[in-house]
Amino acid sequence: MLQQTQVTRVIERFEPFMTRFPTPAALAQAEEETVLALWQGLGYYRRARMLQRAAIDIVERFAGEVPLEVPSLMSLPGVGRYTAGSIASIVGKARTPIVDGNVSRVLARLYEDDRPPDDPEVVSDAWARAEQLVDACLDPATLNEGLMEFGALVCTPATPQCNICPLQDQCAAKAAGRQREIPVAKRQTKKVTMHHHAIVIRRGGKTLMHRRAKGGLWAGLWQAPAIETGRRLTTTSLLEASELPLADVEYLTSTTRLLTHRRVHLHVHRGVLRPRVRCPQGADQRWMAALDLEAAPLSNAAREVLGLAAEMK
DNA sequence: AAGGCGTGGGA
DNA sequence: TTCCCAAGCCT
Repeated sequence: MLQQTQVTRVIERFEPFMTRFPTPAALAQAEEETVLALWQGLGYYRRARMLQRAAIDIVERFAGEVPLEVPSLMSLPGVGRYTAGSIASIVGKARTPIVDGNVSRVLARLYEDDRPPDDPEVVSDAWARAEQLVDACLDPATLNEGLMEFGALVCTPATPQCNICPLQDQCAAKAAGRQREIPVAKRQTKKVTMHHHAIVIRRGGKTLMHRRAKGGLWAGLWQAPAIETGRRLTTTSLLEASELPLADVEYLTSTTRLLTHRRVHLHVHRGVLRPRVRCPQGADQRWMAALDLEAAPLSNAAREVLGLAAEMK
């Protein structure tokens, strides 16, 4: 959960998830939809699927016990060098380094490393420096947690608290007065603009919902049926493009979501089915009552769309 | 190896 | 408003 996600955001999700899935075996046996439901709103939903696959692996290959060695951990889906190092050092007490976003920043400043932090050679150097520290330290678990916490609370990205920093006399960036400009900003991926034309259809207190494809954005999550294009559609062309048996669509409102790599304009419509037609239900299309919607895995974007449609009623 | 993959808080 | 960035990983 903590991969690319702030601690404060994870805290509220951790207990419910662990209560529902207290062991790898419990997670391994669950329906994917149940796992996604407890993950909804957290983002990066692939993590949830990979975590469940890791649980299955742990049951099958490690007798249900989470391995505590870096190579075994890294053989699990979704577990990279950082996650493996964290578990091995903090849980397994192994003398192994970790480099996350925080540690990377702390080290860059400490050594006045002004190279682009995502460059493979710079990453490799950061791991080597972290390894030096963990080899020299008293307690690897405390060092690793401490480095991350230090980065999150003191050696922060925009305005580091150098005045209270215990390393201010040893920091090369501070000595050069460059702590604000190191590390250099990562190159941002350009946001591609997308238009999602959502059609909210209600009948008898239920809402027609559609499950997104297994790959790509919001994979496997539910949403109001939508047409996704690079350019905005008129209601007329939307009506033509939709495969639903619609009598009419009415435009309600729009909103925008900014993702890491995408700017998604969500255009909310109300759809009216042709009278007396049946909407085919299947694995990927269902009528959902309010209670179903609560329990189903929806992205926050999909929930916003439903909320906006309800407001405009 | 560069880009896909969410969401929200803070500057 | 807009941009940056989070306890990264996979392809």
